[in-house]
Amino acid sequence: MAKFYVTTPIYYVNDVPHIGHSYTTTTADALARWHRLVGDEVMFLTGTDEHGLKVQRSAEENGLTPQQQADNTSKRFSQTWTALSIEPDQFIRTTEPRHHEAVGKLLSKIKENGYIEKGSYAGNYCVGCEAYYTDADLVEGNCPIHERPVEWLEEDNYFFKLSAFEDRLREWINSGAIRPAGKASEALGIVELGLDDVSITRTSIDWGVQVPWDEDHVFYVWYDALINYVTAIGYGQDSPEFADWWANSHHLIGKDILRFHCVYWPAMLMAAGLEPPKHVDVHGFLLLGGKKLSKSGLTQIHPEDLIGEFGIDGFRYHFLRDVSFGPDSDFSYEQMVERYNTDLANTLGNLLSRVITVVGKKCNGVAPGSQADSPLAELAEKTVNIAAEAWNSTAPSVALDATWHLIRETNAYLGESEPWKMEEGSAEVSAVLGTALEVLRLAAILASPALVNTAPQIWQAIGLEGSPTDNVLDLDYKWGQYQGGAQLTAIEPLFPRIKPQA
RNA sequence: GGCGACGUAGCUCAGUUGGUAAGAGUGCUCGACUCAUAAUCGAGAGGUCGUGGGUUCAAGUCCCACCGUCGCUACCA
Repeated sequence: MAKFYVTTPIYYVNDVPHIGHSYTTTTADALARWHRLVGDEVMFLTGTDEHGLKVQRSAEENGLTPQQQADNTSKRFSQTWTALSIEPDQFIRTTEPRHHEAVGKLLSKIKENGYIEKGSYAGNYCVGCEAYYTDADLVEGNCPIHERPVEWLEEDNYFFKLSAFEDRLREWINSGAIRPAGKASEALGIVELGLDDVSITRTSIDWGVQVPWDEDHVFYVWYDALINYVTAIGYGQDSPEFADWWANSHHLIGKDILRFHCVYWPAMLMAAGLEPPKHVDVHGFLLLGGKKLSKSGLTQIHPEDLIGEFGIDGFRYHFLRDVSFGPDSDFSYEQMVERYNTDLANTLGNLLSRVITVVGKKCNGVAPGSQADSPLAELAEKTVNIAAEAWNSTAPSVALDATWHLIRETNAYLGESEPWKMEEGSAEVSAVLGTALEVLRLAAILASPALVNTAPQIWQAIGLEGSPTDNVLDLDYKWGQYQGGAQLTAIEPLFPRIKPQA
């Protein structure tokens, strides 16, 4: 049994969940479900990033402690994931004691290995960004992001010797760990420009993980946050499973944090004597009318607003099917409606309805089993192969597209065969309907990572026990496993068509 | 300025290492059907593959230039 460890970024608790977070997390959840479906042992991790000056300050503004501030927002994330049927195996919080312990151990290890040294840093500091800026970065003396004045800060810092890892990073990047390839070349570009050592601690704040060898310092929030990925699987706890999970690690990230995940993080791991991640899968931004959805932007769309209209599965299906993993993608309400009506209502939902009705009229309601020979057998077997390959390369849209191609072909097959015109109880009518039912059975399985709630409903509507995920999917799928014999009864439309709001 | 990405039917996008007469879905037009969620099926219209050069027997697919959009440019979640 193979292991599969998939992570999302941990989300900063100053930000409430929006569809950008949901996209990444839904994709990770679907990947986790696919791997479970094919029999892998899966660990799916998400969580929240809770340290840093911004949390400290907004807590003060709200009259809360930083921990209370973090608790409140962290809860909103976990509630949102529950609302979307996202089921992580772990929800990690960087304020957990086990994380502080892991951070201390990993960075101490790096220090022992000679890659952390003391230095000092002074510069223009923007509180909003929690970052230093050079004079050239400033716009009229203000932070270029927040357009507010910066503060001059000078502090003793510990520095990570990032510069020592240029060659090894180049080698790792060239090994194909970063996908898609275009993002790997972006990471390579960063390395090729030359890497300076980076400051990884702060003395100016105390809301963070304390540096074990110098209690005046806390780690800069990024260097604490990244370590969550190894905390969760037992780094520093002598966990016998740590090495196995880590050897199969897959980070899903947005392109905005590529530098940290594709350069700094692997270098930190190397410095600590660990392997870099097996894969980093980088996706683009969701755009709204061609503009970037940013947390400081006004265009915040919350998942809760959409699931009321599209349902959990409608929401998940849209993001998994319509967004090609990698490039930027335009989000629009109209497209979401169109996708829902076309694929879910017209193609899949309607196929289920018409098949059940014809079984009722021509087979006395008793479902015929699928037969060995069917014009759709070859396509169905090919579809499983395409889907498997697509999920393996983190391309949910390709997997679902292939699955829906099969469903569309089944609608066309019914149109040609016209079973409703055939003689009741005849061999022909059984053959045609048996084919359609086998496709529905298979489609329920293949769509289950996206349609987590409706796939089991399809399964039961065609008279099967349990749910499509009860058994491991054999990737060497052979046509003709639908048994038949069940009494089918009409159901309410699975995906009622949506009339777009004006 | 430097580096990089992208620009394929109205829309959203596929197009492996260059090679059968450019694809899919959707939308549109026409027709069919009426088992079905005003659904379904068929046919059709629709593209100088950003522009201009070049390499090649052959380029959407490689090279150069240009135009347009966007990202990164050293600690920007």
